[in-house]
Amino acid sequence: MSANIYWTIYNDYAEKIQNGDIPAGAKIPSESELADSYGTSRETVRKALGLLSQNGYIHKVKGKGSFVLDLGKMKFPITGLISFKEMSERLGRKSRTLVYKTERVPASRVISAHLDLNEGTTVWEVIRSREIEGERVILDKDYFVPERVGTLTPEIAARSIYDYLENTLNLSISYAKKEISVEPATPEDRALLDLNNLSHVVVVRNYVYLEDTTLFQYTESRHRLDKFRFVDFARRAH
Amino acid sequence: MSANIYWTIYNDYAEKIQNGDIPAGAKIPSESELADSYGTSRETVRKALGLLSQNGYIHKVKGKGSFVLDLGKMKFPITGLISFKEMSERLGRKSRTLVYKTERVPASRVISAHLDLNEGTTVWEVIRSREIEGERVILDKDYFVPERVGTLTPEIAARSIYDYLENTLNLSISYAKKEISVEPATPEDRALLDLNNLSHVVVVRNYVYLEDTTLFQYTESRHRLDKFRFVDFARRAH
DNA sequence: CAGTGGTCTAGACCACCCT
DNA sequence: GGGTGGTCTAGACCACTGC
Repeated sequence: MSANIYWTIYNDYAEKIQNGDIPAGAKIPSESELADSYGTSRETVRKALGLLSQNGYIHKVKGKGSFVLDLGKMKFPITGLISFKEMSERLGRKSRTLVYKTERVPASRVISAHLDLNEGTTVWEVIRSREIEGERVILDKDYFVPERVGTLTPEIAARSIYDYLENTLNLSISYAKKEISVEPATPEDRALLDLNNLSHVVVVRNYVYLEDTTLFQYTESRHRLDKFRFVDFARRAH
Repeated sequence: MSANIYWTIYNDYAEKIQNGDIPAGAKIPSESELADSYGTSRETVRKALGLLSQNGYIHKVKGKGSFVLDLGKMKFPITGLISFKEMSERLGRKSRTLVYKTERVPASRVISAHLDLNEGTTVWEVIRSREIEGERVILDKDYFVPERVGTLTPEIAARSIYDYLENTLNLSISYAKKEISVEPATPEDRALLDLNNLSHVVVVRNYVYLEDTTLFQYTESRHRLDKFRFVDFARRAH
């Protein structure tokens, strides 16, 4: 996005690796070579390579060089704050969003606790299900602090709320906490999802914070058991 | 671990935050102040603060400063390559490990595929269940490439295999990929876990790589649905 | 305006690897 | 010994927030 040099280098190589232009196991140019070829300093190159390493694109070995990993392919993310729309587009699957509710409602005890508000405070409630290849397999229940989001409409909810928040309202999402657990299906789950008699659902609770560290969204994503998948890449602490 | 300056700063503040010595919302000293007080340069301080930020301890705001987040408490990890033993100790729960099997066996078709070996190659198979507060809720099935691990014994398996690998064999684990899904319980799950009639288990497949990028361990961690929990902290891409 | 974090530079020394 | 990545320095300029 920015005109940062390290960001340019990062994207150049992330793309080359994802496209397979540089095969898994291959060595990328040394830090000094990259510094020369991009006309920058080694520390700046190192910033880019650090990002590539963190995100599972490369692996750096002292004394030898940096090598391409073969994990770049299935970067299947619930990880990393990616939206349903981005995800289904990336996978090229036929998908559809069904909007059940887009309303301002008083927060229930549970919801107000999740959003750290007083019970009864007005919040936006958006309830949608996600249909993939003809089956409703995800139920998304979103709650927003109303001062931040202005007015939501079913049309916005059907497209991408994140698009609207980031590009129209210029809110900048900063970080989020996710909790994954498995819980018994509720009557609502049975009504709005095609559960096929499965007794439980995977629940992903997502707390989204803005740049000023205020919590402004709580989302409960309820997945049919057999359609849930989560991939995580982790480097050893040190 | 190392005598690195940035590592020292990171640990100092990670500890202060975890202990509550610096409360959530408080501002930590500016980068220049930290550089002075640690007798180092600003870039080195920035490296430490970058780590604190990534791990959810602080949040940096341009023009204002760095502020403590309140997520440091329940850093409940399957995230980050932490072992069962470390985890249960951290939580102070009564737990026990039951070792069912510690043997060299020819790899099945499935296992050889996971470890990228030829079918029938000899691998170490370790099967253990984890009992927490009297119930067996996790079934761990580990497979190791034998050239790397030498000899495993039930005694080692009962303590911590990672301890043995890292401190005795001096293998250095580098990175890992995890996949989480939910699958029907197998007869083995029913035999070795206290499933309470639950029909499915959460399966965490873990692929562990060494510094030289070779895959050397595949682990299948099978959790009872109601005892599974996963927490993830993520910063927005940019 | 002074103070903050974000980016970048042009060096330096070290530890490690390979030949 | 020459090449590599890991750490660190002492500056610089910018963009942003606050007063």
